[in-house]
Amino acid sequence: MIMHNPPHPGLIIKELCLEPLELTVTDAAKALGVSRKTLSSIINGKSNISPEMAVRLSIAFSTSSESWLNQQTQYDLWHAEQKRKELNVIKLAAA
Amino acid sequence: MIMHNPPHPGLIIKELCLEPLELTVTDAAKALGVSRKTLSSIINGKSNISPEMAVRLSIAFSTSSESWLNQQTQYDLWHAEQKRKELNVIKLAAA
DNA sequence: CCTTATGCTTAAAGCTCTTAATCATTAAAA
DNA sequence: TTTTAATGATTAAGAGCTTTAAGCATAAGG
Repeated sequence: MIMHNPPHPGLIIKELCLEPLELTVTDAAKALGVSRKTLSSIINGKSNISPEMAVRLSIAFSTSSESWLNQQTQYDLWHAEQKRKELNVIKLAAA
Repeated sequence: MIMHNPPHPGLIIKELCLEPLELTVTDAAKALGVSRKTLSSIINGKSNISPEMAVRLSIAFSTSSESWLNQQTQYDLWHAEQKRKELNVIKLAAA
């Protein structure tokens, strides 16, 4: 049951990882081993968290890669669910 | 904690959805509203379950789209974790 | 023999993820 | 005020994924 519009995972990175440590996007990107553009795009909601990026985040911030990718999944799913009624699918099994 | 090699979600579609209903790939693809090739590739582990496909599966088989996409996430993550040590990431926060 | 189902290949379009280089703006420091 | 650092954005590019259509060869069944 997904009812609310989940925030983009990039917002979580900014608020829960960068700001508490007073990290700049530039420095965090260096630590993560990605370009500044890549991290900037994610933080500003323009790109998604890839599986590899989830592992990078888990190393840098001592979290679980699963939590990062699950957040992305919830975000993706919410948007996919918005188009549920537009999909022309025939029900094959009853509820 | 992910320790085992999770099966590709396509295997689950085949074993838990198609076979119990004695559905052919061709017929299931028609019901899902995708090409035969698309479903065949997923079932044979060549393609992944997209968010939209998760919603299609949830409609056709009266399941939750979340469960389908979570299976894909676990699969993706397991493979990304295999390369954890190859990623050049600097730890920024302690465990 | 003919039909059906299947997996595979080719070719193509569209999208995502990533990089490097560049530019304009903002904010802080000297 | 001038200079430097950080940021968000754009452009250009390559690699890969998802999807489609069309076609081919194989296997199974009537």
